[in-house]
Amino acid sequence: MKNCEIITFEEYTDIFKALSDPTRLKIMWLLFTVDLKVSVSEIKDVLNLNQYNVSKHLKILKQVGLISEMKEGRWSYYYYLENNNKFHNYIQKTITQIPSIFMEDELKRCKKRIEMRIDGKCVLNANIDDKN
Amino acid sequence: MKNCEIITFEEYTDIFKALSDPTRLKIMWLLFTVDLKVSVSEIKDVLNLNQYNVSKHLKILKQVGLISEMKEGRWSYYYYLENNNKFHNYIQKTITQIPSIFMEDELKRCKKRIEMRIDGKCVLNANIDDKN
DNA sequence: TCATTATATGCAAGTATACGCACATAAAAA
DNA sequence: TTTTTATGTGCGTATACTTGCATATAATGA
Repeated sequence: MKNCEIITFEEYTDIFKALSDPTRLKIMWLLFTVDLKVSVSEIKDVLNLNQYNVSKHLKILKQVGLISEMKEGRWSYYYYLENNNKFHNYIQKTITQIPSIFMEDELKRCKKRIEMRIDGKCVLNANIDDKN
Repeated sequence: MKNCEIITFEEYTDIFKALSDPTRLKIMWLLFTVDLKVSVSEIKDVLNLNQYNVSKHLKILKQVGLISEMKEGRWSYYYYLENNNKFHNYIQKTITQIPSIFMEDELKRCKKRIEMRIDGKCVLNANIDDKN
């Protein structure tokens, strides 16, 4: 079980600040919902963003302790790790209250992108929008 | 029961943004904890802030639907109203996870200031720091 | 080795936010 | 009516944030 101790009041506001950006809130919602390790490229494709912005947003989420990172070859997988911090626990419960109707499109694309994986691993240059 | 329907995704990020400022998060924590209608002056005294900044912060919290206002004579009382919005419910649970040790001083001052009320109403020019 | 792919980051520009100040409004008191 | 008190708000400034661009790093493959 991951240990996420918070020792200053500002760490709480930093968590809320991290969630105050639509892109980052969408990322967190998706991570909670699909409950998988997801790569930068996958998030980039799902949300139709630039690679560098996805990297930056993930860095912010990681800095406040909301997500963890696992490197595997060229890929960096980001994920939410269940932990013993009650504040984090309730943040998760709060975000999962956001109805899926607001994320319908993104969730569909995310599932489609993850189905493209081979042996559970991210594939390169996969195009969600290919018609087949 | 107050009805707080959220109809766009940005309203969720706006709520997190409202909570990403230390002053506003402290105000919310105090409102949840003392569970009373509190006036602008009282918050100003408790947190040692300027009146105009307290007004501005309260306006932001009200705009995103986290607090309500009740005018009574010269005074404006702000408070959290239990409502039927699950997201709001979990926001409350999340904020009350912040340990009181981070708010010890503020809570003490808040209780002291509220005890100065006469007939449950805010009194003018009360000084929490008076030594008596 | 050299090219390609996945990810990270420094910098500059535009935008947003918080604060202090001045002032407006409005209720109560003198 | 005039003054005092409580609160709200517009404006300018300093600071922080987001984005795009260029580039760096690092792993894989030819």
